[in-house]
Amino acid sequence: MLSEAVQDYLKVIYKLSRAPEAAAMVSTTLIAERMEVSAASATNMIKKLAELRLLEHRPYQGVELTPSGVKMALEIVRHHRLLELYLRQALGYNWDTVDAEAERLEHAISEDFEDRIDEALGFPTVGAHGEPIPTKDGNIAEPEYSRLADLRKGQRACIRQVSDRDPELLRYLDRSGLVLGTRIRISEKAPFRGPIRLDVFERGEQHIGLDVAEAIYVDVIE
Amino acid sequence: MLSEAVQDYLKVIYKLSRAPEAAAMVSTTLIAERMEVSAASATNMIKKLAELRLLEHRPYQGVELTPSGVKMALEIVRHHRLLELYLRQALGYNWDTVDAEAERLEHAISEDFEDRIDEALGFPTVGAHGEPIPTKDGNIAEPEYSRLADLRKGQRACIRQVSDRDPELLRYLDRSGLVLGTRIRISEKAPFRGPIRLDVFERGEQHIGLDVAEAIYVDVIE
DNA sequence: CACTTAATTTAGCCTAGACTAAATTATTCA
DNA sequence: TGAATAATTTAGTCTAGGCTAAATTAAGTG
Repeated sequence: MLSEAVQDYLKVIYKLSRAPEAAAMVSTTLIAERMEVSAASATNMIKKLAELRLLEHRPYQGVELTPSGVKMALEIVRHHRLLELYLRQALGYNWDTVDAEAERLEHAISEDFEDRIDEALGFPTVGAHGEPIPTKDGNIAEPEYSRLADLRKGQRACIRQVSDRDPELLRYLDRSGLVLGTRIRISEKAPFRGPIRLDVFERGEQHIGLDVAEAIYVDVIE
Repeated sequence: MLSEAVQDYLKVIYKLSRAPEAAAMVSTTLIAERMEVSAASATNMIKKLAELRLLEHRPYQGVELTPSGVKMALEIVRHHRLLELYLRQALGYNWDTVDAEAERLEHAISEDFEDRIDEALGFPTVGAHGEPIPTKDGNIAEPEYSRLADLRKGQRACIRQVSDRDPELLRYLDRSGLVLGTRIRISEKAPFRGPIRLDVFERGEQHIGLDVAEAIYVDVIE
């Protein structure tokens, strides 16, 4: 059984390697930042993970998960996303609070527990923020959403996923009606990274900043 | 926040001090046994807990929780018992498996989580094996049940609590219909710690050994 | 190309909580 | 009372995973 620390590093490295703007290898500094530890501590753990053949370490260059590292990471991500969704659906959590709670629970649950909440949720394929949930055998869908920020004036779209990085942002989206499944239309887009005006289906008009729009992923409606 | 290890020790010490045959002080060896660590490790932790004023340590004599130690222990016990019940009621666990799962989860849940499952369960007062659940402010009912083993021939009783120490025993009780709320009558009691014959309400007759009868607590029906 | 700076690694240290072996204390029994 | 035994504590190690300070490497600039 992998330690909690090892699991946390794997998850963080996996997410960093899959981020939209990610480079080929993930840097020590990035990992250290996300884990909120010193760079030296990150280096130590990287060496350990390399020993365990969970990643390849090119010194001074960065790190890349091996297939078995990816598999482990996906198991952890699966736990996390199922938990988040369960907290939301079964216990009434809001989507800005599920991450922190799932973060701690994910290390404590058994396979049996995972199976039971999976079933209780009806074998869901996406999580509380629209992220795909890896399957038990280590597959994960790679949806091709557009960033709301990249749409042009007049385009219509349906919100499919939001970044879960900032709980404050999630609360803001919730208040603004920008939740999963919401239909919107770009009614105005200011130049120079200016704000975007949206028609929110059945809710009227919203002005959002580009940072917000970059955290929202949508399906464009033709 | 107390570490997991500290929490586990507190819980074990609390339970040992409340056990039916418990002495005034709890011995190092007993603690070490229950924690499945060496006696030396237990001594170390005892010194730490004494530093923290969670217990009094009389060297070579034993250990007794202070009021604040008891309070902490009760919080942990509350978490544990609410979790066990939730696993049973909401996720369909059997009573022989809830302990192990709750054991790991109890360190991971927040106060918020506790409140939510408490509410989802309808603010229960007894756990999955009939144990009283401590209240949030640190009170615990001390029910006065009789041991089934102590009843005399002809007495009727209702099963109120069972020992959760041995999952195997719990499975046996389940198969035998000896669950919480079951009505029974002692139809025969063999001498010299011999077996007991029971009329189990709506289930016919059972013969159980005295060890089993000692793990079952009942309300006598006049 | 040499120099500066930023990123990374190394070296050495710390803490929690385990362990074993040895020393100490308590208890029991002749 | 004294010896044997059982329980407990002390002393000294170990491991995981943090940390800081110092050394090294890579990258960019005049």
